[in-house]
Amino acid sequence: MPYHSGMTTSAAERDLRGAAVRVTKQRVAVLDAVRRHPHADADTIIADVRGELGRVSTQAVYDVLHALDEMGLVRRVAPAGSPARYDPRVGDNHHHLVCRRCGRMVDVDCATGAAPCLEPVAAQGFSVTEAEVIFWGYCPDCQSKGPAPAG
Amino acid sequence: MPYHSGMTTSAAERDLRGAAVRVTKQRVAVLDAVRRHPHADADTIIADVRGELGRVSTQAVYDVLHALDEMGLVRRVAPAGSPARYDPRVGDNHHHLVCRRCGRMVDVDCATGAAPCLEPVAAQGFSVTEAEVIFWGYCPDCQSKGPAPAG
DNA sequence: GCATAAAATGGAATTGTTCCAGTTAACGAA
DNA sequence: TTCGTTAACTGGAACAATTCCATTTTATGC
Ligand SMILES: [Mn+2]
Ligand SMILES: [Mn+2]
Ligand SMILES: [Zn+2]
Ligand SMILES: [Zn+2]
Repeated sequence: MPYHSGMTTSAAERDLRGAAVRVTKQRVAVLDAVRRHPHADADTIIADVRGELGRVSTQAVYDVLHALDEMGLVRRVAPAGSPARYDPRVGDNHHHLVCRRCGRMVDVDCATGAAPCLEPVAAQGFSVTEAEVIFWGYCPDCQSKGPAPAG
Repeated sequence: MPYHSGMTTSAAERDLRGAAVRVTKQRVAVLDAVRRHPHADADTIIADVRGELGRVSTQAVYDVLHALDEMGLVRRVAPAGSPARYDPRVGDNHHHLVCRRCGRMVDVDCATGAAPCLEPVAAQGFSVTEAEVIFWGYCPDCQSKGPAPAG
């Protein structure tokens, strides 16, 4: 049975068709999950997708996340000390603010807009395509609590 | 036999004593290795230290690297998709240029000097302590070769 | 409806790192 | 200089996140 057997066409599904790739229920569910949980890690996405579809392999979710990243529908962000996060906001070149205590990640707009938004002082012969900026600090909730990592 | 049994006092040893921690041959060797191989990963450091001392446990090297990081004698840098690198250049807040193909990492001076060297456009209540900037691109050697990852 | 290639599955394997319980050794005190 | 304390090291197992692989399923074009 092909995926599209009658139900309404979702935004995720339209975006996948727009990318000219096969539309599977796993892909639709993963893309929806990323959009529902911005900056979530793979475990969160897997749990959400299983809640939606029932049995789905871990590998399928990883494959889909990679595919979506490559087709530009999600953006993989990997802050130090954390599993990769998946960001539904694509097409601009915004940056991130990450809490050292709880790991919360929020968007920070880029002042310049286009990548790379910064020029290295001396590029040493490198051709630079991107400036990845992560601001580290403490989120509002964690400023009151001690600086210990989240349990 | 205590570590310091007659040989000349190295810079690494002096720096460790300055940090008021026990001076062990493993710590001296790891700090020397990081200084000899800037931005090397743990495997490289482990190999170098074993060449220097003979049998040393993997765990000891990881422990030492953490300790050195905490005491501010080395800086741990973790670019996406690569094991952590260890940087002997500390005390300033420089940034890095990383090659997408071969992983080479070189220093980029920070224009402003002090951390955080950038202000997020809107901090959303976060207290920001650091702006980590990684410039991604292709190193001089890799610009000629194809964009495939190093094998 | 059928063929085909792309995608999903299940399970094992890898990588980088950490945990743990027991042993060793650095160093301050005697 | 020896001794006791405790930090540091060892070996080995465990772990988390991710990837590899062979097989099966399924979306899509004809
Ligand atoms: Mn984002
Ligand atoms: Mn550096
Ligand atoms: Zn927080
Ligand atoms: Zn390169």
